[in-house]
Amino acid sequence: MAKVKVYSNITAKDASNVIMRSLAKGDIVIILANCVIHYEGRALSDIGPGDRLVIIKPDGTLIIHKKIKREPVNWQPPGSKVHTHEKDGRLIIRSVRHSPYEIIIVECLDLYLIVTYDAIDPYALEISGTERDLAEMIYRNPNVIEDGFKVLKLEYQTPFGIIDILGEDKDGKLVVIELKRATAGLQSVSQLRRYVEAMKNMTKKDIRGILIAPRITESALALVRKYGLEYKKLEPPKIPKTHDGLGFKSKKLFDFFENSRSKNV
Amino acid sequence: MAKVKVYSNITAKDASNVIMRSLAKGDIVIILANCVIHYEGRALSDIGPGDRLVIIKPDGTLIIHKKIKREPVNWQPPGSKVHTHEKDGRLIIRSVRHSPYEIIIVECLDLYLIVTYDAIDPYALEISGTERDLAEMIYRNPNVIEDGFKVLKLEYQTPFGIIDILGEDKDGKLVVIELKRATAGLQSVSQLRRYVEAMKNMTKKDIRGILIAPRITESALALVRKYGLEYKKLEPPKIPKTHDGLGFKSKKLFDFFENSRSKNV
DNA sequence: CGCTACAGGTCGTCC
DNA sequence: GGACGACGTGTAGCG
Repeated sequence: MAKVKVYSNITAKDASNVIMRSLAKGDIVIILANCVIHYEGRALSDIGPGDRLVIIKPDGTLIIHKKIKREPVNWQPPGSKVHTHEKDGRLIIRSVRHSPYEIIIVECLDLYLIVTYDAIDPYALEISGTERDLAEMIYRNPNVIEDGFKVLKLEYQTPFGIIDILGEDKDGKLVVIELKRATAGLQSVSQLRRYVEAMKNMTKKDIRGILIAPRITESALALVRKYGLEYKKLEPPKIPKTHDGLGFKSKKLFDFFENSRSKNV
Repeated sequence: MAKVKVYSNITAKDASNVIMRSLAKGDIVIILANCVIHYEGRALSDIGPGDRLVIIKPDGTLIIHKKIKREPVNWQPPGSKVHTHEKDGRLIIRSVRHSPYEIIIVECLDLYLIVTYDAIDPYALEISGTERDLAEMIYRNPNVIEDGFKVLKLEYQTPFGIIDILGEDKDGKLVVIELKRATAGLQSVSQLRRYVEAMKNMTKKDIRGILIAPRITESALALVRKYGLEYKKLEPPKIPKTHDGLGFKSKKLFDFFENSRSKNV
């Protein structure tokens, strides 16, 4: 079987058959067509006729692109059920999602091309420079926060949110740390404040809160000071991961934390 | 000129020429290939060989899809500069973004198909059920908030963020309203609190804060009460917009507000 | 399945 | 260009 098949000058009826069969086989289906699109679900949208690129993945994903922008004009997430049929000589693509109920109806006024693609893609993306990488760096060397800092718990759950790092300073005072991989804004400060308040409520002690980020906006820094919090500049490390066969990220460090889980602080 | 052209069994050299020429013409280019991808910029990523779908749009957008998921495995936003070339008989796609500097290098180990697409797509998406629709509904009928409620200002800027709706209740007390089109969570409450505190600071008066959303999580509601805020259940309306020629959303109502702008409350 | 927070988020808007 | 917040955000992780 060929990896790629191309169908041009195809009837709506044949197109429908090709699409349903290819998806059942596990192919990606690519459709170039002039179409109108109706969407109804969390919101409601319509768009008039235009030439668009329709992608249907074997996991149920539906993506419809205009000729500009990174974001699709309409879509359906993985797990959606797609069905095609012919109506008045036109190809209709219908995709339904449950929970929440959402439906897309694509009516193809002009069908330019259909391509089916038997893609094999075993590797996973290896990415570095995330918030997790920043957390791992701090775990390995807590001194990057400040001299004598100790990590007590990663992802500590409070009634009002999850603290990135709960630790204590050299004087044994509790420290709540909020990490940002990029610029920290007002929202990051509000988040940290919420956790600090939660911990104060629970422990009835004074708590330090430190916002860690490579940059912070002016007003966010002003708010940090207003709330009596602290800011420390720190960059997430970008280190190429070693490919371990199929590219699954090592979770050894965090697995260790999973096994030593404790709510006691 | 045909709207769609398909190239199979093409050399890397020819592929490179076709791609560059088609993009210059304003076409969308679709590439089916086995490739490895390197990305470096805000983060850093690599992925080993696999069959992927590469889309290059004439606005500079680059999108690379695996066979599952709605999100691309790698991408470059509009405005990026793409360049292709042949190296050791392989097609190399290189896309560079400035500010922030980011680069993607796609090395095609096996080139299955190239499609160029001269798409014409004049219509814009008409969408309803957004937060703005909720705001418009409240502006038209402030009583949906509560009896005697008056809107003073939409998008009121404080030093620590932008209030969705600033209004006053029947007793003339200032009311800060935060809108959510879907479920309100802890973050929404923190946001509202931040605005209320900002207004208290500025006016030295007591201020009411109301979170408006169709639903709220349990802990968010608990936090609303802890902070002395209020929650009111309200759904954003979903009304099909009338197509006004090219589908641009009417901004009449908000334009009115633009012209009556004032910082005085 | 609900809740929480991250994301190379992207995108629009205002300053 | 930076800051701010919405988004049909999507996605992962955890209870």
